[in-house]
Amino acid sequence: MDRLETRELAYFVAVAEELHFGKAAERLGIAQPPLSRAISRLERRMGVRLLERTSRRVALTDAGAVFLGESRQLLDSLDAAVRRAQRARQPGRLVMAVRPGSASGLVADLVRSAEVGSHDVVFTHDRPAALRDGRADVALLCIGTDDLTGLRTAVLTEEAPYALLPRDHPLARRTVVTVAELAQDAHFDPECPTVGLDEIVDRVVLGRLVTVVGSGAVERIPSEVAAVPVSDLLPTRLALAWPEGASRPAVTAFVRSARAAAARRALDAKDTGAVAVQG
Amino acid sequence: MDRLETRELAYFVAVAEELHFGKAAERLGIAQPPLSRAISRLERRMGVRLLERTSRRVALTDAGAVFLGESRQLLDSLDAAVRRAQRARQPGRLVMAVRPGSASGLVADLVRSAEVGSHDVVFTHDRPAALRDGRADVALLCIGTDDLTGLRTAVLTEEAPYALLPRDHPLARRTVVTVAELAQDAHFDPECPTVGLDEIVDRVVLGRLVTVVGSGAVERIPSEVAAVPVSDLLPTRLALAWPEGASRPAVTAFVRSARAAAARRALDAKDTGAVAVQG
DNA sequence: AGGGTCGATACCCTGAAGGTATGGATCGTC
DNA sequence: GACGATCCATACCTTCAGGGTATCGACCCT
Repeated sequence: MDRLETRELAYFVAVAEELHFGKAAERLGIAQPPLSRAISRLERRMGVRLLERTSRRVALTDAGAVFLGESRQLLDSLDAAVRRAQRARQPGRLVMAVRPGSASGLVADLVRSAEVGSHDVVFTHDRPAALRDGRADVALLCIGTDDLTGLRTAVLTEEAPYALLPRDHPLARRTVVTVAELAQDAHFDPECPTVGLDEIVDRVVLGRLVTVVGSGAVERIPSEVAAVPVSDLLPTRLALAWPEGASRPAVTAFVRSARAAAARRALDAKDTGAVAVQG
Repeated sequence: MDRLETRELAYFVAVAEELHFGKAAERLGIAQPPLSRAISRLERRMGVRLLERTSRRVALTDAGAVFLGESRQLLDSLDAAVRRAQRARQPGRLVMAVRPGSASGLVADLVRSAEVGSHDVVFTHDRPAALRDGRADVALLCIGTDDLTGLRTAVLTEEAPYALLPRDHPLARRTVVTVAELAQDAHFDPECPTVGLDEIVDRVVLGRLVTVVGSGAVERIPSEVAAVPVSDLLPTRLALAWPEGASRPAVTAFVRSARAAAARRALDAKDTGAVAVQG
């Protein structure tokens, strides 16, 4: 059995998603008969029935469901591979993905301290995806909220959790709150939201949201929003992440220097007390 | 830019490994000119120079080195995807990879307790690879010694470390030893070896090896070999592992029942004291 | 029964992939 | 420094896999 071609994977994904040969063919920009043949040949070569089809119904078999997931992942990985190779043209240049609004002093420190060539920082909400699709080489993300599958991480720092509340909220003048107290509010959403900080702030100001952010974000909120330490939440662990099997020396060099920079920052913070948990 | 085909990846890998178009073409079973053209077209479509070539020398560019790693991984993943789909034909049937000689009561318990359909157990030394290439659905491996990249794990049990020594070894009659004491022996090899237990035993009997194994293996060694608890090593953590993104319900069901079985085992052991660390 | 829908089959055709011959650059050697 | 050897690139030809059109056959719904 010779090797499957990516075209065949793309064809199968289209049919598996549409569950309709005609629609899938249209989506692929080809006619229906060649698509039928391609799928048949694919099944024959794999030795597995992927789709159960009558003239009225197309359905995935168990094997087909598995292969659909695998195929999607493979096609994504292929695109990622190309992007990574394209960006590796400048071997020293790294791209770091950061959530908009989270570019605190930490990010500046990382960029400043890196010994490797030049850097770019892309701001995007879906940082794990940016790593997986090859748009970025490293990313700053939260352990526990972000999806870490396929990524390696190095914890850089911990951020104390702060509740964001409207100025006139009953809990706004407290020195410390608990999750249970916050949960009283109908607008409480404990998930580290995937939207930008600016949008979070807007929604809090309007009384539409009560949520928790890391201490790094506190210095960036306007006076209309109160930030109150949360006593019974574990600190958010901020980590530098990069794809497994990253073969670029610049990545490992950057990780090393980032660890050192984070350690220095932690020392400074202890000395001055500026970023202490108690605020 | 339309999508790269796996054939192009395979061609590139061949050239990148041989660093010689003629040799690579021979390996691929095609003539040299089509290979040259395929690589050129690949580079043109990607917009990146992958190989630096003169009539005397072929070398990888930085981008090429990155793309080589990515391509290898993609081709492996493709083969794995096909195998996984093929085996998913029997959705209930699971294949578990176990190291030869480590099929202690734990494995039997796992297989017995599983609620899902039928199971197979394959015995192989390279269990992580068996998971990655799709030969197995789950595997039993050691955290700390096996490579866990791309795998999810659930720790099932901890095994106390025992030193294996020839019967007539100076330390053989001790009730407990330390790593420092073992290290005196020129044949001491602390790495959890990747060979089978039978080979380990053979080498220990011949006085060619002193090593450490988990308590599960102790009941399987002959009387010519002494097993002495090691006091200053952390217990080996045995974990069930499976590939990230496994989309088969049978896998998650098996993991759940395995966790339960391991918990029951731990309780039994505590009651009877049979597998206690003190032996 | 008849029309509509949809996947499979039959048959044809185009173009991409592969083969052969050869060019052109570079290195080693006498 | 001319010559041969080596090796990648180019030119040109050939083949067949992949795609198109027409149509069949199965199935559902009035």
